[in-house]
Amino acid sequence: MEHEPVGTRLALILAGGELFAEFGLDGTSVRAIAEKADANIAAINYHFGSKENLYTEVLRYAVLRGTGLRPSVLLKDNEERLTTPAGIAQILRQIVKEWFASYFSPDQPRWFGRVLVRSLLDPTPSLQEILKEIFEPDQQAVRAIIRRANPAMSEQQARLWAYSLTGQVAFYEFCRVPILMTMQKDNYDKAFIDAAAEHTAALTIAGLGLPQPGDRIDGTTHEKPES
Amino acid sequence: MEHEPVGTRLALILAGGELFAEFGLDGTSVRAIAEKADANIAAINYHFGSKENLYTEVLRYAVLRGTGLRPSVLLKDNEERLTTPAGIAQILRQIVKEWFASYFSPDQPRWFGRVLVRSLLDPTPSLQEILKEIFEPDQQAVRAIIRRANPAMSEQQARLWAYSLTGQVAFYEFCRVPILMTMQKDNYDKAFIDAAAEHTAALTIAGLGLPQPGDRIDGTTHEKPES
DNA sequence: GTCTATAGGGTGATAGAC
DNA sequence: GTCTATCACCCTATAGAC
Repeated sequence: MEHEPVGTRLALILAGGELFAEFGLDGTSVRAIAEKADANIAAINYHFGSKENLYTEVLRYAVLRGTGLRPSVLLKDNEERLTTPAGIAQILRQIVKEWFASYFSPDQPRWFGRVLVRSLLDPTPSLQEILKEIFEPDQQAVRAIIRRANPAMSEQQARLWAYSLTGQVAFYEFCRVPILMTMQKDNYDKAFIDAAAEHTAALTIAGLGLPQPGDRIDGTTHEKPES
Repeated sequence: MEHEPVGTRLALILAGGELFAEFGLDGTSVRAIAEKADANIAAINYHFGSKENLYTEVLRYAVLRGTGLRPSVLLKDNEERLTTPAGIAQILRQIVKEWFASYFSPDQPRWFGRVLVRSLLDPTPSLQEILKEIFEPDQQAVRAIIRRANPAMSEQQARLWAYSLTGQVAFYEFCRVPILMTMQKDNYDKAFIDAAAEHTAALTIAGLGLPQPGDRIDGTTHEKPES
């Protein structure tokens, strides 16, 4: 992020992040990482002890830097706004916008989300930590917010709502290649991500019976509402 | 293909499928595949020429066996039902149910969906084939069906609707580990998958303004509608 | 902290006997 | 078609000089 003379340790994390994201843990060699980081092969073992440990550090870095305002934070900081349907809708919209912005903005490193998605598929020991640190807290927060909109909803139903929301967002990460291929681009542009975020937010808000800030979600028009 | 005493070739595909699904292409050795298939190491090269070729065959097998009634088929076979809102809703619900049933039913091999999801992340040459053979045709069919519900909708908007739908379904595959971990189970049970399918279908159908067959999608009740 | 050299092992592929 | 033996390569990790 900064423009200092990036120490070897950080350079290894950044290089490892990009390579792990693209080729996975097994598909990336320590030689490739060292070369990309302009470091010596032995540096990985010196700084991290092993390739696996570097991988864990990469995941931790992606978690800490990759997300903006997380649902769990938004829940805690907006207790008062969550008392009205309009307020709940606002927070939900903000959650979705933050997710899309932090993982898909052209100015964000592309590997944050990808390496996290990959970690969900490979049951490495680091996965447990990721799940505890971000997945479960954020899911719980989303469920809590959704249940403010409908207190009679069961926890099980709220879980399905949270999965629906998360799934729509995550889809743009793990289907990045197919989506970009059909669009014949090599990266998401801002307009597309904004449209996807707006659509996702609007669908969830409408489904929950909450008030939309702008026009209805029927696909015929598309206005950017204030949030 | 038939139910012979499973030839070596098929045994290798099945063993490779399970291992590729769990550990990925790079994380699986030909020795492990041969051992699991009770075959000789050289058999892989004899039957497929290379590990990569076996991987391609595994993907092809998963594509052909893994999905039930695909959207592209449902679109072609139900032109007349797609003329009414209720008919469109029926078809959409059936698409979702088929997706969930073919990938998450306890009686279906677990590796079909997983190996396909993995292939979306690893840009192997086989990916192009998968995208052309299933991803794009099915996405196009879903878009076409959605636009029957709202002919004024732009192709771009229909794309977002299709992504929302697909993302919700796919989430249960690539987040299988986290989801099962929070549920403290080691496989999806039928009731959960049915509930997830119903929720996903109902949300999309409600969002499109189509008639629900049963009660409203507000999470307070949950009835299984006829479809 | 950085480097070279190398150990020790796993990898995919194949030659050639049966 | 199946098997054994083996090749040539790449891997991670580390010892030891600087």
